[in-house]
Amino acid sequence: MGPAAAKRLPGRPRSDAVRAAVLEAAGRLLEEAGFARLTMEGIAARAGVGKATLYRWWPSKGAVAMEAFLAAVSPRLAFPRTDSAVADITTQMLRLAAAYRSLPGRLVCECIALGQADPEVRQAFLDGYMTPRREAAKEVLRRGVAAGEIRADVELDIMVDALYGPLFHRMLLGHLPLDDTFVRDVAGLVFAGLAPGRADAAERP
Amino acid sequence: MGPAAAKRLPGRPRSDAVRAAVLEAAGRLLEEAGFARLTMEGIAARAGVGKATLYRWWPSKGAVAMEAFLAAVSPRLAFPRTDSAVADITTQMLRLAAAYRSLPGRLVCECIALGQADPEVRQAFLDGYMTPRREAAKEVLRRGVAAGEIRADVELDIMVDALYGPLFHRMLLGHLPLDDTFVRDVAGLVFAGLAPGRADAAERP
Amino acid sequence: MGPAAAKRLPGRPRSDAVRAAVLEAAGRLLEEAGFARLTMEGIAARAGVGKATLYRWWPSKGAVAMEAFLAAVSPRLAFPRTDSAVADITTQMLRLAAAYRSLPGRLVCECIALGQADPEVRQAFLDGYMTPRREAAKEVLRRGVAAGEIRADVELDIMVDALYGPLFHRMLLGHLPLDDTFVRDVAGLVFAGLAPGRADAAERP
Amino acid sequence: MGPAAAKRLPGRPRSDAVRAAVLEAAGRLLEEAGFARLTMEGIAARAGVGKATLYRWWPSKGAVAMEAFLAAVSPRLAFPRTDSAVADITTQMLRLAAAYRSLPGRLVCECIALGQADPEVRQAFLDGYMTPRREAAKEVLRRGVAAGEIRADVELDIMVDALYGPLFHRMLLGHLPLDDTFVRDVAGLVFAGLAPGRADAAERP
DNA sequence: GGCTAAGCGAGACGGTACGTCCCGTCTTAGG
DNA sequence: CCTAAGACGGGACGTACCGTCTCGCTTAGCC
Repeated sequence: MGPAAAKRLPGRPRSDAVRAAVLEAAGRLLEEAGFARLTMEGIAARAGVGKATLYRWWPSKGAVAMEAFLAAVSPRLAFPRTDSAVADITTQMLRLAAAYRSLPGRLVCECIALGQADPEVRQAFLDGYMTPRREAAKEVLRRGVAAGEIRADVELDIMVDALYGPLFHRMLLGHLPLDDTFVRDVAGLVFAGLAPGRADAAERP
Repeated sequence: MGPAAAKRLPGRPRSDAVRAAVLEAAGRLLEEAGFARLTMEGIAARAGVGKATLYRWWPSKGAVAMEAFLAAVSPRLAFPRTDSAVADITTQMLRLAAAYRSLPGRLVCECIALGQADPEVRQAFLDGYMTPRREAAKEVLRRGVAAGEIRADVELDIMVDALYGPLFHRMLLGHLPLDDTFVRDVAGLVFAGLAPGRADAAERP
Repeated sequence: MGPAAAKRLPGRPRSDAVRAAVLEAAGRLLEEAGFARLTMEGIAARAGVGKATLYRWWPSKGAVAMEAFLAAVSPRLAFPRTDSAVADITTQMLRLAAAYRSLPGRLVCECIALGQADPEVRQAFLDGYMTPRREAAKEVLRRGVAAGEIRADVELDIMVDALYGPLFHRMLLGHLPLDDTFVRDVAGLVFAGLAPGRADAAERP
Repeated sequence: MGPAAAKRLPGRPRSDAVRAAVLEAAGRLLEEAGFARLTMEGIAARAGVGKATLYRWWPSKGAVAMEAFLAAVSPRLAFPRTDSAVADITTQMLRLAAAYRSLPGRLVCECIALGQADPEVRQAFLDGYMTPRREAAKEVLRRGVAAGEIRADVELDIMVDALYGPLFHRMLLGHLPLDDTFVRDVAGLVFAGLAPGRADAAERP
């Protein structure tokens, strides 16, 4: 069997138009009312689709919402690229904070909230949203390490969490504003800790 | 007005037994099934209380859940106190991570998730849980600043977010384990950045 | 304790207005569209009632329909009363046939059809509709027996089935019209068989 | 045009195996669960047939059920034949009652119930089941009339309804048992009314 | 001690959304 | 053109909770 084995199942094939209509409808409703007011019936009605069709392809409204979210946001992944990885990350963090200050931030927050109750939704969010963005950031950081801007003895995942964790924290808790000063201070602080020649202080405080 | 102003309303006074029974019931149900499966009817039934009584004193199930959560966790606020503020914070972060690895962590996550949909719940969580803990941490950090362990030119709130944000991030996303190594590395990294004499590098990377 | 013991159950008492509204709505819908197009949702909507309330008090739409039918038709039970029981029964059979030629007949047919699938509905129809009418007919027949018009050696229930069975048969099957000639012929035939002094011929033909 | 005109339509011819499988499946399901739980999807699945095929050849599930019923019961039409038409009819009524006391009776009842909501089903039942059996009974009664056993001035259809109507009545209503005593009493009663020389009493009671 | 007023349990009520089942139609590929 | 498979829009099902509303009964302070 070649690469096209098991090509055709019997019966009418799944309609892509339906998939698109559902994600489109769910996306709009999510923007309009948030996840709490999202209903499977509402999605079905807006998409002009039977409820059974919804449940045929998505196990829960969380799954629809997550897929709609991912379909809406996936293409954007731009990092700037200058000589300084530190500057590139900082710039991107500022852009991210700017974006998260309005609707996309609310959606990301709701996705994370959603994942607390449903492990599959959480995984889908990680795979479809967080992981690619983390990988992109790690790539930049790797450049910084190679260029000697950043210490080589800290795991990249820890750098990413240290840099971005505080942003998500403020966004999710809302205890203090997610403004540029905050972003710059966090970046400054962490990159100071990541500067080469500080390993002694860093490892055993 | 004296201290006893508006003291006695006519009619039967509110029963504290009811309040206690409700919070107890809600707490247990929260532990057993999580917020998603918590219902007002379930709380009422478990507490042996009329639904109307619930709605008389709490506006929503989020409010009951938050109050039950706060009643269950509030008393614990211990920080160690040694000569080193850096060590004290690090030790407390390790304890926190240990606690958050099981049920309390799940509850905190659900509270944060809950707050995404309901500003009042978010505020109650901040006031009743996060703010006191942040203040305690800031007090320790202030000691460190006074002792010259920690730079004086970074806002305490930013330190707190930089230290604890990554922990919450891992807990909420679950992309990587919240283990002691991670906690130590984050603390080391941030405290390295907070070490005095690095202001130049930190502020403008 | 007197006969009114266990008088008050706790909780809000059942609303009779609801019961009345439901039966009224079900009755109208039954007239308009027949049982096949009757739906619980339709009844609830028309009655301005929640579906849960419907299911709280009636186990199925058959039960609602039957109760609505009985509420609508129950009060009518008139038999004429002359010197001749045979004439009285015949007159009543003619009236019944006349009534059954239009809507009430269709409703009775649907009730009987309904009972084929649901024993409780069948029993409710028997108790609420058929049995009282059969008893009334048997009372008249008893008068006829006492007056010597009718043989005493045949069970009253058999007389009733012999007289009315053919009417229901034509109504349910619709193979031939339920007209006055038919009714008169059946009555004539059966009452001829019921005339005293024919016991020999009747019992062993 | 010869006898083979319009013989071959283009395309694949209708499969008789499909028809048989459908009626077989519908018959079994009808026996197992009754008409109320019969579904087109169930028939299709059990018969290994596409739903579209079902709808191509039968307009409704009532139609399938009726055809399945007729296919299952049609061949039996035996009346005994002795010198006495009255005895023959009575014997056959006893056999019929015996048969109707179990599954065939339930099926006939469901067919009649089914016909209340669907005129085409009713007509199919009359044409395929009732009318042939009535004609057979009328033939026997005609013999009785010719032999002088039975009055000649009563329509045969009325005799049939008077004899069989009460049986169906008891079967459909279930108010009293359909036992041999009942059958014999009804037959005796009606045949007494049908005995020659009683025209006076019968026609004007 | 009786009165007034609220708290309280119970649970009925009008609703909304759930997730399932089946309807009758359609779109595939294959015979 | 028939067929099996099965996706599709639609609609009703029966259930679970929502938040509100009556009930009868406490449980208090005040006259």
